[in-house]
Amino acid sequence: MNRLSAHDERLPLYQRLRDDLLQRIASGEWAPGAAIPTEAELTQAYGLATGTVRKAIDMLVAEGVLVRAQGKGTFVRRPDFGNSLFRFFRFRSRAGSDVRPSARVLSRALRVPPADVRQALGMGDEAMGIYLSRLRLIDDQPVLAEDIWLPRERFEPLVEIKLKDFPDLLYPLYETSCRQLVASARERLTVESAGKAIADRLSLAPGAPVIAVQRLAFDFAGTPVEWRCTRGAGDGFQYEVDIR
Amino acid sequence: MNRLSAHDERLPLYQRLRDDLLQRIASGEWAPGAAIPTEAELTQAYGLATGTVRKAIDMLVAEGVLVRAQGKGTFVRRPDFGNSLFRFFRFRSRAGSDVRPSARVLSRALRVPPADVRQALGMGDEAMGIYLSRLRLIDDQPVLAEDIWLPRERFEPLVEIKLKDFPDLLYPLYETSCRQLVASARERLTVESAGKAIADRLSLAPGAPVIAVQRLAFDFAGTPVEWRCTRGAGDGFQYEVDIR
DNA sequence: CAGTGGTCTAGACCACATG
DNA sequence: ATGTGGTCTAGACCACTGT
Repeated sequence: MNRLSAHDERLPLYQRLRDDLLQRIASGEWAPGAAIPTEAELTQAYGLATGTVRKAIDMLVAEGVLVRAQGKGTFVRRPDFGNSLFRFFRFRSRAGSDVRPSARVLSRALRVPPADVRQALGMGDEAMGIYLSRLRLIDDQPVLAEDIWLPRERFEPLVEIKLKDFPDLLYPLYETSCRQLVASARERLTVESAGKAIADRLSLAPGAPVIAVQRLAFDFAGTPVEWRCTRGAGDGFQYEVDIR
Repeated sequence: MNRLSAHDERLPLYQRLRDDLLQRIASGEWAPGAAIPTEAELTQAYGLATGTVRKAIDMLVAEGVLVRAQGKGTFVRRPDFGNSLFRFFRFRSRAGSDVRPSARVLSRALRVPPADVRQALGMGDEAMGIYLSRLRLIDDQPVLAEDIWLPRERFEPLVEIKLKDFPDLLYPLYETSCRQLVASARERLTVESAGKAIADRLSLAPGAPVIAVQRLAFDFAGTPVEWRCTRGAGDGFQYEVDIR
């Protein structure tokens, strides 16, 4: 006898357990960084064999939702925004180590987003969005220009924050102020020639190669929560992938 | 009692079995597309439990080395060079479907490769390489320029082939002529402005944005076998990734 | 039908982390 | 010493494929 919701009897038990655990994580029952019940407790609670429970957890580990720690437990993964969601642009200090640029919010607006953004975020035709224009700098030199759209409904608290009080990293702010967790993202990379507006913002020669990274960020449930487009000089840009 | 080579007693059995299977695949005992022994046969031959054998196979499936087919067997994966190793540049015909450009080998040379290529390929300071300069075209318009380096030792048969007889896809040729299998690759992407040489080869304006993809291809054993740099117009270039 | 991989069980024992 | 995840066993039964 098990206690899995019967949302689809045909699915394997480990699959249904995985879905159930993911739903409980998405619902906030276990916060990022917190431990989920032990394998023994889960086998008890759901009335399954250890191998089945392990397989469900294996899947969530492979998906990057959970992390195991031998002898300690299994934990909801806290995405590290320092690197994993910041892959495309890398900057190095003069010393050679990686550097994270600081950020400055230039402006904020409340508007209905353009059609492509509304569609990407699954927003209705008249739903309000929050727009942020941001600059990222190293040693006070602008290196990246960002356009960000958020659905107002989920991010209302951001309307009140003073522009100068926005931190360098937005995702932790989303988490603490709006209880919105970014769990994954999809990025699309293209090359442009700098138009006048971008050339001005990034102190580039007009026509210089520019990399544009368009990112759609999702929560644990797979709902898109943020649309973002980041532009930077193509110069010095580098990206690496492994293919199998 | 099992029959695993004792190359490291401390490793888990499934790990050692995985290594052993991979070694047998790399040695050519089972060609790409061929079936490996059934799970039952492997449990017998190695004297292991089914779960342990399954875990070893699971790993190789996750690594893209094997594919399972329920009711049929488990097979050595034949990489499809049509898409998986050809991710960065996408071209669309006027009709809208994806198009694979044709290829023309412009020149071939036998030389000691530059130091960075030698190092990437793990070649000695005086080891000979085969250099190929290739152009890829759509409707007879050049769209990509490729520089390719191969260790001569492994690819001797290519020295004899007439330039006009090189096929569009090199990896199947490597497999049939030189028995060199490409199993995975690492690509590094950067942006350049077109210099005169590249601008000429690709019919671009000098200074136009160019994407350079530097690829290092590996066989099943993880040995680098090919170094390649592909350049194309930044215009219309697009790349998409999912991040977790 | 026989043979394959896919799912699942009910444990035992080991390695690691912590008090 | 206790509790955690990690490894491994020796099966049973199911679902799919091809004869």
